[in-house]
Amino acid sequence: MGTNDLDTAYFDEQLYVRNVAVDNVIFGYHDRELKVLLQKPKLLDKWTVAGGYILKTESVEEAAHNIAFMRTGLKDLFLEQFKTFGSPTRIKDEWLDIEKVFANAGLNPPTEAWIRDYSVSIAFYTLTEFSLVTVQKASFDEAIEWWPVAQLPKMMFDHALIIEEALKALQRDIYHYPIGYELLPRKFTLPEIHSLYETILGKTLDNRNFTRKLLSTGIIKKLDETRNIGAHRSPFLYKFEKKRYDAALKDGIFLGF
Amino acid sequence: MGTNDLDTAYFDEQLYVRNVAVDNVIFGYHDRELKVLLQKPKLLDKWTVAGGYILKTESVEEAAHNIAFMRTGLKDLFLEQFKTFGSPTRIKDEWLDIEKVFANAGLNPPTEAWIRDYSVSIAFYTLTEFSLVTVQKASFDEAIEWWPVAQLPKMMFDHALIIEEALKALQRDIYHYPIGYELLPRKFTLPEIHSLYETILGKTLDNRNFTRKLLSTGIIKKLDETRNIGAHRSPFLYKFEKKRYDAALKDGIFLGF
DNA sequence: TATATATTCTGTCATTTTGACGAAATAAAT
DNA sequence: ATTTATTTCGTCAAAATGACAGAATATATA
Repeated sequence: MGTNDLDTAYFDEQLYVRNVAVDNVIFGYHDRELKVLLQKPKLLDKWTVAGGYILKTESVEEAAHNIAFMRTGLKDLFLEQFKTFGSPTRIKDEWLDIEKVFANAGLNPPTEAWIRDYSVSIAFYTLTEFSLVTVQKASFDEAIEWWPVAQLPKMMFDHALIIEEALKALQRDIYHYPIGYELLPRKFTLPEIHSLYETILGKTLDNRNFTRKLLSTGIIKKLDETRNIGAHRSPFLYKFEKKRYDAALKDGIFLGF
Repeated sequence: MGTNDLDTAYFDEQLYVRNVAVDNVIFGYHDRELKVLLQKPKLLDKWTVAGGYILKTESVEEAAHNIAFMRTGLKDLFLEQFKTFGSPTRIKDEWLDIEKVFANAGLNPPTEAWIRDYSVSIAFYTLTEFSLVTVQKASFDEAIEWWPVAQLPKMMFDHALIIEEALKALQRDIYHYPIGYELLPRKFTLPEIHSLYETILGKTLDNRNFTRKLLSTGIIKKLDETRNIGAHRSPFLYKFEKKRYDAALKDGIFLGF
C-alpha cells in the first residue's frame, strides 16, 4: 500500500520496493465534467496525482487498489494500468526545489532518500462513482480535491503528462469496454450517459444514433422509473445488465461513435 | 541498457535502477509463423524473454531499445510498452532453484543480489523484419533462438505469461495500427500480408474481404513488379505508403476483420 | 386554463459497409 | 494442350451508419 505521506516508514527499503512508485489517476464524473482527484502537499504550491509505493509483500495491482482506497474510502474499484513512466529527468530536478522548501521550513529530508533518485512510476487510472467517494486527506496533504481535467492546477513532476496519458487511455478503452458503468450511479438516464460519453471523447455525438448503438449492445436496460428533472419531460432510468456488462468487459465490444 | 549477462556490473546499484527490469518480447514472422526471440541461460533448462536493466542515465524506452538492439543488431525498431508486472512471487521462488544450480556448478551468486528481491518488470513487445535480424548471443547465454509462439519451450519466471500478454496486446493493436509494416519486408504480396494477419489473429479471414478493406485504407500501394512463386500465378508486390502509414500510426484506424 | 419553454424520445431514408459467395486469370509442370 | 495450384477480380443481399425532424412531456407563467 502507500500514502504520499513523508512518513519515515516510507523510506524503509526493507518494506518498500525501491525506485518504483505507483500513481493512480482517479476519475470521477460530476456536473457534466470529468474530474480527477488531486492532492496538494503542505508547503508546496503544486498538485499531485494520488500515489504511493509498493510493499514488498503485495503486487503492483494491490498497491494501486490500496492507493485508491486510501483516497476514496472505496474498495474494488475499476482500475486499469495504462503506462509506466521512467526517465532520469522526470523527478530529479524538481526534488532539488522541494528540498530547498523543506530546508527553509526547518525540516530535514530523509537520509534514505532513494525516493528522489531515479523513479519509475507505474500509472493506473481508476473510475469512481463521484457521489460515493468520501475524500480522505492524508496527514502530509494540505488539500485533496476534485479538479476538472479541462482545467488542471499546476502539477508536480510529470503528473500533467500522466493525466493526459490516462485520459488518452480512457478514450481508447471506452470504445471497447462499457466503462460508463463505473462512472455513473447505479441508475442513470440516457441523456446522462450520452453526456458522459461526449465529455470523455470531447466531441458531440448525435443523441439518436448514440442511444441506438448503445441499446443494440444489450448492455443497458430500461427501468420503469423516471427521474424528475423539474420543468421538463422526465427521462427514464436505465441500469447496466451485469451479465452482459461482464461479458463485454471480458471479450470487448466495439462502440464506433 | 542491459544484457541478461550476469556481469558484475549489473549488480552495481550505482549504475542500474534497483528492482526494475525491462523485458522485451521480440516478434518476427517467418514461414507463416509468428515467432519470438528467446534465450536460454547456461546451466539452466528454461528460456527467457530478452531482458535487461535500466541505467540511471536512460529512460525506460531507451533501455527497451537497447535490449532489442543487443539481441537483433537493429536500431529504431517498432516497440510498444504493454504492461508492467510486479508481485512478490513472480521470481522469488525460482531464484532459489537457480541459486542451487549455481552453487552446484561452483559459482557463487552476487552478493548485491537485489536482482532476486522483489522485481518489477516493464514489458515491451518489439516488431522486427525477421530476415534482417542477426541474432546476437550474449556471453552468459547458451543459446538464443526464434521460437514459434504456438510452441514455446519451458519458460523461466512468468515469461510465458508475459509472452501471452504481449500477443494479446499485439492482437489488440493490429486492429488500430497497420503494424504489418514492421513485420514484413519492404515489398510484400497480398497473400503474404493476408497470412500474417490470419496468423496473428488466429483466425481465417476471407481473402477478398480482407484485401478490400486493407486497400480501402490507402496504406498499401501496388507496385508494377511481381514475385515469382514457381508453378503458380505471380502475385503482385505491394509496399506501405509511408505518409499514410505514419498518419495511421498517429491517429489510429480501425480494421474490423 | 391555455400557452410557452425546455427537454426527452422516437422514426425515416439514402448511403456505406459488411459478409458470404464463385469464377476467371496465370505460371509452371506434365 | 492439359492439369494443378494459386492469385485476383466481382456480385449481391443484409446490416450498419450518418444525417436529419417532429411529436411527447413536465413544469412555469400568463
